[in-house]
Amino acid sequence: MRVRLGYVAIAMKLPNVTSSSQLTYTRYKKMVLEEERLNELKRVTRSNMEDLYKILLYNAKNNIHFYRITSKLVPLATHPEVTNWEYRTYFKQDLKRIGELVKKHGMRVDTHPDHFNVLNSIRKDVVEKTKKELLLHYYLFEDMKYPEGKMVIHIGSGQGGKREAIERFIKNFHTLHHEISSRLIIENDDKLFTAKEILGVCKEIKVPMVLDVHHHLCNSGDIPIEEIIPGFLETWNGQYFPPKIHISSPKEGGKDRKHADYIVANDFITFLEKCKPYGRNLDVMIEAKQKDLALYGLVRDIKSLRPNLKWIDETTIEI
DNA sequence: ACCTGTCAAGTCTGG
DNA sequence: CCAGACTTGACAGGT
Repeated sequence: MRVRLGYVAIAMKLPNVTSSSQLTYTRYKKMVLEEERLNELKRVTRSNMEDLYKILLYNAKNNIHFYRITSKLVPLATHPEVTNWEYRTYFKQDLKRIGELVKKHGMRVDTHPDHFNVLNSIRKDVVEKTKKELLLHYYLFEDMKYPEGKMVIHIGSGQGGKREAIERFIKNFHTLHHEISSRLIIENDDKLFTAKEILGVCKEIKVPMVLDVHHHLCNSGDIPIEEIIPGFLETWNGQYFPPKIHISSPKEGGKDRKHADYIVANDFITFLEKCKPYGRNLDVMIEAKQKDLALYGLVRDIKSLRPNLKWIDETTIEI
């Protein structure tokens, strides 16, 4: 069983490099000239594209094979009042180059549309906005020429009770174009929808599940994780990439939903031992405040706790 | 150089 | 029914 480690969006080791630079609508509105607005949009986006490339190069150099691209790559891309922002026409080449780098190094990259994307909202305008945002993520992968790209979402709202909320989710899921729905993967959350509930939905609509171990700790519905693991793994049958896990450690211990700076290695090893009998490869996304530094810290701590474990490279465990 | 407030979004809770 | 909490990194403005 091969386990690859990844991290989210920011490379702490690269100072002054960020692919999430912003142009807020407030600042955009303050600019009077149309030309000035467009120039600023292009300047910020270009900077994000260049820095994303730097981050991916850095990942390749450090044998990091798994990475989440920021959802803030293109500022105001789906803003309802910014209708003439044809970002795709300006940045096709940049994204193609990014995609080529990803493929050259056999990396896996994902996205995670922000939490205000609620596919099952009771508000029609929210559902429409969400669809627009999912379309943006689909375009990113398209322009990268990266058909394997997936985007992680949650079920979303619990309005009307969980059953109704799940029904709304499934109904709206089926209104999506196949190009988009086939790229979605669904994650259990830390307050509302448990891993077992997500597994039920994923089985029903035949979508891979993302198992967030920390969320399960906070919101397990009294189901032991051992009962989730086999079903979760099965949702990835026939997929190009291995099953995907999210890990983080509670900041103040216990069931604290806040993410700590680093990962408690022992808890992670315990989890891996539970997966081991199934012999499936795994890709593990580290969601810690210290990002790539937390990844290096986890590698160091695993090596110290389990000195006999085999490593395929700096970030890939053979267990 | 550092600290604080603002921005942006949708949901949910408390009053 | 409405205000505030929640979340998160970037950025602006003040000291």
